[in-house]
Amino acid sequence: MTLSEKNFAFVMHCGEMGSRWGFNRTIGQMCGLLIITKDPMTANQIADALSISRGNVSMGIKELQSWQLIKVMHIPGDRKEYYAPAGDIWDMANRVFEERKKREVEPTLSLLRDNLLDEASNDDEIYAQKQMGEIHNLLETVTKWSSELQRLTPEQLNKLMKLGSGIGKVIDLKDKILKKM
Amino acid sequence: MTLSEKNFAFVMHCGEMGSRWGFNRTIGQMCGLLIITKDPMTANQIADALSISRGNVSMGIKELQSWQLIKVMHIPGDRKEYYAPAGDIWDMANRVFEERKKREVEPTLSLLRDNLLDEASNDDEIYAQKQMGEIHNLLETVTKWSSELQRLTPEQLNKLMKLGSGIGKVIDLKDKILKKM
DNA sequence: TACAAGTTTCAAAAATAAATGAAATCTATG
DNA sequence: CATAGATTTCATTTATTTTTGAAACTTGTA
Repeated sequence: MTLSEKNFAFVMHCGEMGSRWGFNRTIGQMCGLLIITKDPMTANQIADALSISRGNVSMGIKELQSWQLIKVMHIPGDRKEYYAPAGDIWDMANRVFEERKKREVEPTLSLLRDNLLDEASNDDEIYAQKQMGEIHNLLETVTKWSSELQRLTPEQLNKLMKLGSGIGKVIDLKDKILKKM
Repeated sequence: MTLSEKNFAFVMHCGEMGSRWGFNRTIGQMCGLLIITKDPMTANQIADALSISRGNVSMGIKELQSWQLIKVMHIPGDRKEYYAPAGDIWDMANRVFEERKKREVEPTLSLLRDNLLDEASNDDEIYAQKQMGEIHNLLETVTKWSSELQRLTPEQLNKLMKLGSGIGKVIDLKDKILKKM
């Protein structure tokens, strides 16, 4: 079972992008491969398709499971484990988003909070705290908004988009309405 | 000029997070250091503060400039170059966001577009194209929304947030209004 | 234009991350 | 409960990324 040229190109691209999205090349490839492959695949099929070792696939699977991006499936009478994406593209994107927030925003927020609780003891610390406060605000804002957006379905988002109206306009509209109340 | 313990911890943390944000440890540290330091710094001051080589600083500066995150300043009668953040926290975050979009979303979109233009030549390709189409839609949606959000000032965002209203509510509101029109 | 202060470059070294594959472990079934 | 098929682990190897530092380069000044 060999990948077509186009499909192979896509899988390799997922590899390149993999590290950007928080995992390594191989894991990116595995993820891409499972997404474009209709039927669930065994670990050996994955290893063959990507020309990587069986052990590497095993580690990749563990990692993808920790991101909740893939699920295990079984075929009656077959002892092998089959893997498939856990949900549709939208679900997967949400998981990646959520997980990254947990890994890269939350630790920073907690460090900043700690830092901001302490009394600054000199000019350098006063300035630094001011800046850290700004970062803290930014991250809180981004976090809150992203969870609001994640709550919406792709349909809701697309619907809005197709109305040809930017969020800026929506907000203006809301402002006007609130003033009237 | 030594960093206080708190400030040092922050700078090191920026290093850890650096790679997540698209650059390496040292560059993350440099960025953090310049952000919490009131006065512009010379390359040598940066090298000393972080205990890294002068050459490394030079490369880091180049990279941070390519992200438009720092600017060069001069002090009359002093031949050295001084570096400072190019803008406030919000500006910098926007730049990073923008740059990452360029580096990690746009190449993918263009690959997907190419792939989707071709006629699928068998079942595997048909399914793969369906999935790629989904990813394409998702990325387009995310891209559009993020540029809408970036257009807003932090004040606008905060104001809205403080009204205690989620974007979901805003959208509902908009829907109702549109129906009346 | 020669010099010195400052900056950049880049080949080589060091550090880090990822992949391999053989051995250990797990597990369904006769 | 022994075994064969399957999966996981992890020490070692391999590949990649980052850092160093000496040499080359740039530039303002005497």
